[in-house]
Amino acid sequence: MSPDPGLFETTRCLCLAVRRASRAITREFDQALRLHGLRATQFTLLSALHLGGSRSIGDLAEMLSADRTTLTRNLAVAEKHGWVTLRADRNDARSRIAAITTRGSRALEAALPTWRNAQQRLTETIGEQTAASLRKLAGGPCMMPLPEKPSANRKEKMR
Amino acid sequence: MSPDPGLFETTRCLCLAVRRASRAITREFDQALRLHGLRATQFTLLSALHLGGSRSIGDLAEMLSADRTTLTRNLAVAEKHGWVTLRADRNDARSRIAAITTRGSRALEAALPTWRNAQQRLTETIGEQTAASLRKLAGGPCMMPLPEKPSANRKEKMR
DNA sequence: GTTTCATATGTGTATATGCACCTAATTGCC
DNA sequence: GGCAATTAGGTGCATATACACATATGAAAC
Repeated sequence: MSPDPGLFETTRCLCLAVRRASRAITREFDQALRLHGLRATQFTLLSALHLGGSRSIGDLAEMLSADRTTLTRNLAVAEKHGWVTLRADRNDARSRIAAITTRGSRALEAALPTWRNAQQRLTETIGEQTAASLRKLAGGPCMMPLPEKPSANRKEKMR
Repeated sequence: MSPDPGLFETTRCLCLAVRRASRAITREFDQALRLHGLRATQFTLLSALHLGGSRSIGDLAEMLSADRTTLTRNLAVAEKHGWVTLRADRNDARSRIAAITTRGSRALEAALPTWRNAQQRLTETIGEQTAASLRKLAGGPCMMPLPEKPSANRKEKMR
């Protein structure tokens, strides 16, 4: 009648925890950003390109801890909306460089107050402590160029 | 040359943080569970049904903080693999009750050591503190019946 | 009992996510 | 220069996620 005791521990599954939290939080942000035609994923993508400058698909994937092929699809969506452009790297025909457009920057900046609001509300809900843990878990400021892979001042690959 | 200071704050986006963490952790668990033909989502689903007993789609969705329609698709996958069955609620023709099958329980239990391993490794990586924060963020033991919606001892809706 | 409202679910569409496999281009080595 | 190994990316497939809309059923009001 009582559940399998050998499985009770799975109620503490960290994968479940983070996925559950991710779903709930993403819904919140998606809902808020909806008014500006953006979703959390696209907001993040545009923000990364705006702040970090044009980057290759692979660099973006690494920066966001996402699979390279996921970025291919996400960028296709952004391109369809006219938020980014994709062009070949002049120094490496294999590589494609993503760049945010004026339209993309406008959409991003228009959504900024809404984002700030959602961020503020969530921070109050979960508390500064938990927020800090979450950022630490994600590995620090995600969208900033990491020391090992600097590229802030280059638009193209160095030779 | 330097990035827009009005957007720098978005590097602290909690939605990005939780999604980034979710992607990374899910990849870990998916990879590990792959040997047993399960993914994190399906593992969680089966675990919830095994521990909490048969439940309606809506109840499962609420328990996992997922959209109802998401559970419809997830359950369809589980059903296709023969891990769960879906039948009409005897007392409410609108409702469908999901139940784990013997095959589903076997798959779940076979994957348990692998899950335990991944859980252990991740806990060591992120530390007990962060792990606790994450669980708190997700809202406690997710798969246990909540007080407001008890259903541990019923297979069907009470009248 | 009928009308009306609320509830439980299914479907269409769009996006997000990642693995397996493929192609093209670059790099190293000789 | 030429070939092998590496690297960047695309595509097919499966799954995950959720909103808008539609349907069916139960419940409540009268």
